[in-house]
Order: sequence, then structure tokens, then C-alpha cells
Amino acid sequence: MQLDERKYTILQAIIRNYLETGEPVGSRTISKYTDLNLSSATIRNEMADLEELGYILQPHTSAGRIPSDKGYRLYVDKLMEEKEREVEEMKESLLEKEGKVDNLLKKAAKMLANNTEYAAMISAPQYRRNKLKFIQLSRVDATQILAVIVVEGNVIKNTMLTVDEALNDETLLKLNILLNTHLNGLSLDEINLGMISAMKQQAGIHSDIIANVIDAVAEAIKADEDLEIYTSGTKNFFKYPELADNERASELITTFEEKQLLSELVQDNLADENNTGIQVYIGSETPVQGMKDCSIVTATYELDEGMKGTIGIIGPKRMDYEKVVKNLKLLKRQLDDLYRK
Amino acid sequence: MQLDERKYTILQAIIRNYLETGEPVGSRTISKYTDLNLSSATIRNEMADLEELGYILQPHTSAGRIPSDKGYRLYVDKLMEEKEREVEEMKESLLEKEGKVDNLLKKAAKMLANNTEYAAMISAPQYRRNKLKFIQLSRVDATQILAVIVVEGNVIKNTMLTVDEALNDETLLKLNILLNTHLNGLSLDEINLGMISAMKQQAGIHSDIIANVIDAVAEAIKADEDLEIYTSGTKNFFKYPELADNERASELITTFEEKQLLSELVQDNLADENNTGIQVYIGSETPVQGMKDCSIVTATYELDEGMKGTIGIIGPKRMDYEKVVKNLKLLKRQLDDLYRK
DNA sequence: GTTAGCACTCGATTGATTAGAGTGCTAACA
DNA sequence: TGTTAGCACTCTAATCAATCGAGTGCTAAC
Repeated sequence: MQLDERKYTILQAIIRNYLETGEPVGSRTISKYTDLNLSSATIRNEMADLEELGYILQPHTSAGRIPSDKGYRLYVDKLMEEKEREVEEMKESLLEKEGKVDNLLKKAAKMLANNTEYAAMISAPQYRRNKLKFIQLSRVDATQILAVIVVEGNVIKNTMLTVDEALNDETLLKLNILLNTHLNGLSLDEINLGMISAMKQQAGIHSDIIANVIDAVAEAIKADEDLEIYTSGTKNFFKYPELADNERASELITTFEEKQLLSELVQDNLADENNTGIQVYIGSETPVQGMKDCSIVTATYELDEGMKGTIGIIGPKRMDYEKVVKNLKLLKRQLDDLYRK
Repeated sequence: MQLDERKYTILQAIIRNYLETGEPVGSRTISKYTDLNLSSATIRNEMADLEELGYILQPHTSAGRIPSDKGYRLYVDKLMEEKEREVEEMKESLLEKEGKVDNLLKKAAKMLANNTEYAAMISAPQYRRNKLKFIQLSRVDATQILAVIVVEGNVIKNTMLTVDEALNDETLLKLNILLNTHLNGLSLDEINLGMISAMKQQAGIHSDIIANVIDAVAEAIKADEDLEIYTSGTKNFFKYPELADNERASELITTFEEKQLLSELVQDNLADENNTGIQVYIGSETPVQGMKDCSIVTATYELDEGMKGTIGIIGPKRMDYEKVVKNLKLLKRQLDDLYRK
């Protein structure tokens, strides 16, 4: 037995109906819902087959059917195929450029959550090929030196260093030149111990400052390890009874609050070089622990050359995939375009 | 009729018992619970009086009594009085100095939530008397200028400026001197239009850069308006049935996620100069909208001279005030001491 | 002033009944 | 041979009455 045209039509009708109502759907409903003009009895036979094939299941004997993960998967794959062909006309940009990127992303997350009525997350862009662009030491007061480190992509890090004895302007200038001539344009891998010891030697009695700056540089470049994640719409979990019982909600909310697990999801997503489009994880497919009852849909955006981040929607398995995918694509497009002309 | 010794003992017993069990407490329980050696009938009479006085109330006719907000208030006031006298011996510090303050605070919030089993929040320290300490413009590449602004308390802000034509080293040096001689040591109020126009005049053709820098300075100094708030233990709301129903939980979680309302609470707290100790808001006393069914306990810490922030616990009205106050005092002490010797 | 006793209230629990949605199967039909 | 009407059966959810029990308020006696 295999899935013929009619079975697929019925499956689709079941899923559509279940997405709308959240209730198990019975044979009579389908008999009227579709234009197949089949009696409920026939539908029942087909449904028994679909269940045997693993696409739908029954919560209990006398209930209607609900889609299984396998059923959703089929539905979504087909859906995505259609979407691929569709040339979307995007609405005008709803996002304004913000002074600070984090405010922009917070707004974006909120917008996403409001539009979809699911929980939304968005990771701050992570710069992959981090090269040093510029280092500047400045004297703030007698014993404090400010080190400013600018990394490719205009990510800026500051570190305050305390020195025992005051440095005069000339020494500071020398150190600045020393640092910049040696380090500019290099990535973390390219800064080796030989280079560092050469610099220390040239710095003479101020070699400890060099050491401190190098540490700060190392930290600045790899700083994206604990990447920032903005979330919104946690309360939307409560809109879906299958997620709203105390235990489940508690777990979901903790995951959303602590962000550690979301962070892993983002890391995985960004690590996958081929992943340029939309990813859908249904139920047990999820890479995030404790979200077996949810579906997760993600997209990767690129704010500026190499500044990649992930946006995602988390909701019940019976989410409106179509709407979610559309919203993600729209937001992705907006973010992609925002800082490029 | 007024509150005599015996009534107070009974009230206290009722509250203690209710805090433990979360169930309305009856006269028989109190009759055994206290060492007053009174029969349940006598207790009943006293309870009727306490109800008339407004300290306790009955959920329904045949139930026991629960404390009213007024009852809690009396209890807490008395409790705090006792605590005041008590010379607390603090446990050794559980917090390690962290490289970044925000990580420290995140950890602190988590610790607080775990220890108390309530929801915890902590606001990043807010610097009140913001004076400019140091400004530095540096050329990053041909058309980009990095402005670094250091404010008293070593809060650092960076802004990237784009210029039409490259600036040479000399010009940059001049601008740096111009900015620092005019602005260093001043607060926002002290930077007036006259000063700005004088600087612009001196800057000649580069007056637009001055304008941009001034904007950045203004932003840096007042940047603490959207103060950072770290939260933890949101899931703890679910441990208390009176907060765990969908609607209420939904509201609380949103408040915790959006942080806007918490921010107002913190602002109020810090604005109150006299407020050095512990603040307890019970039920309807709360300044945070939508938390009428909660109690909020806050404390103000001072990480470094003038760097004040607020820590807070939010839980059910029947929270273990004693434990909460103890934990807040402990954490406050730790934060207060961390960066001072 | 305290207490024993008792009638009363009211929420929570239990159990039985019913209604209704839906199924699977069989037999008849086109 | 595929489709359908019909029917017995299953299971959940809702309803209702009965009961239980914790707790109260009041009265009368100590």
C-alpha cells in the first residue's frame, strides 16, 4: 500500500483542519470539507490506511485523527516546494534602522512574536572571520589606560588596563604603533607566540602592557562564543493548551529564559554552511532538548558581510507553517537588506 | 477593640502556618499549633475579632482564614524590626569577581532565584552623576572615525562616525584636544549651546564632526535610561498555584520578559535617596502593574562609588519573607563589598 | 473569660448516568 | 470492485446528586 493522490488529499485536509481547530478530526468532517464527494465511510477506510502508513494517529479509540510527526513532515515538505516556486512580493520594510543593533533586533523579535502569535527568538549576528582592524591605547588618567580594539565588521571592544607607573605620550604612541603594525589585519589564528614575544621585546619595560592587550584582543575576537539571543512572546505558549500545562510551560519558559539551549541551536544552524534557507524541525526532530512537543522554524540572516544570525519561531506542532515561513522570509529579507544598499 | 498581645500571637501563628501550607488555616489547627493552651472555640472568637480588624479574611464561609494584605504588612513590619536588631553573621562570599559585570549579575540573579525558589531580578548598576572623563577620536580607515567616550565610573561608549574626506593626523589631534579641553569633567547639564557653538567655530570646516561627537556624548551620558535588567527563575511562578493559572502566569511572564515595568520599579527605587535598606511591597501595595497578587522585595546595592542597582524577588504574597530578606541582604552585602577592599 | 456542644455552610470528592462524537465492520449496492 | 448505509461499540466529557469533612458561629454551661 502506498500514498496515492486521494490519500494525500485526505491527509492534507486532515492536517489543514487540525491546524485550524486543534481538535482531532473525524471522517464526517473530511467528507464534507473536501470536494472529493466521498461518504464518511469511505473516508474512514482511507483514514485507517493513512494510520497504518504512519501519517496520522488516534489519541484514543473513539476520537478523530491527528497528524503524526511524519504527517506534518510530508505536509511541510510539499508546502516548502510550492513556496520555492512562488515569487513573493514583499511588503515595504517595517523595520527602521536603529542606532544600536540590539534595539533593532529586540524590536524585530517582538514584531515576529506579535505577527505570528508564537514565541520568537533572534540571535545577534556573529562575525565569523574576525580580523583585527585597529588598536588604540589612550591614557584616561595617571594609572589607567584604555585599550580600544576594533574588529572587522566594526565590532568594538574596550578594556581598561591599570598600570603601575604613568606612561608619557611618547611611550603610548610607540606602543600604539607597535601594536598596529604587528597585529592589524590578522585573525586570531595568525597571532602566534613568536610574534608576541618579538613585540614584548620591542616594548621593553612595558611588555606587561603588551601582554594585557593581547589578552584583550584574544577575548575580543572570540567574544562571540556567548552570543546574545533576544526572545519575545513567551506568553504565546499559553495560547496552545497542549503546551500550557504547568510542567511543559515551565520547561519551555526556562529554556527561553536561560537561552543556553537556544544558543546551541543557533550555533548548529550557523555552522551548517549550506543552510541558506528555512529550516523546519517538527516535534521529535528538534535539536533543542525539552521541545519535543513543539515545532521550530528557523532562518539565517546576514546583516552585513559575514555578520550572520538566526531568527526562529517556536510554537506547537500544529502551527500555521505557511504564515510562519512567510514571516520569517519577510524578516530575513528585511534584515539582509537593511545595512546594504 | 484593638490588637492585644494574644491576638497578635494568634495572627502570627495563622500567618506562619499559611506561609507553610498555602491552605486556609482553621481554629483547631491554631489551638494545637500555639502554646497558648486555648480551645478552638476561644481561638474562633479571637479570629472573628481579627477578621473584623481586617488582618485576616475568609475565602468562603466554611473555610479557615488567610492573612489579608494588612495582616502581612503587620507581620513583615514586626519581622523587619527584629531583623534590624539582629547582627547577622554572613556566610562567605559565594560570588566570584567576573571579567564582565553583566555575567556577574546574571549569575547573581540565578543564584538568588535558586536559593529562594522565587523569581529574581537584578538591574545593572546605574551611574547617577555622569561626568565626562575622556574623549578620543581615532581614524580607523580612510572615511571612518571611531569616537570613544569614557564617563566617570569607567563606563565606555563607542560610536563610529563616517566622514566625507579623510582627516590627517594633525587635524585629528587638534579635534581631540579641542574636545577634551572643553568637555572633560562636565556633566550633561553643564554642556550648553554656547560652548558647543564655540567649539564648532574653532573646529572650522570640521564642525560637523564636533556636532556628531556631541550627539554621541549626550547619548552616552543619558544611555542609562534603558537600563539593563537580568531576570531568573521565571518558572518558579508555577510553583505557587495562586499564580500559576494561565492568565496570571501569562501576565507575569510578559512583565518579566519585557522588563519595561520592572525598569520603572527600579527607577523609583533608585530615585528614592533615603531608601538604603530593604523594601517590601505586599499585594496591592505593589508599584508594578499586574502584580497585585504578588509580593515584591527589593534592596539597593552599590557596586562601586555611585554605581547603584536594585535586586529584587517577586513571589506569591505568602512568600517566606524571612528567607527572602536574608538572601537579599546577603547578596547586597556581597555586591557592596565586591569591588571595594 | 473559657469551653463543650451542636446545627449549619460550603467546597471538594465520588460515582452514576447520559450525550455525543467517532470508529470498525458487515452487508448491500452500482 | 469500489462505495456506501447502517449499526453496534468505544471512549470522553459533561452533568447531577450524594456524601464527606473541615470549619464556622452561636448558645449555654462551667
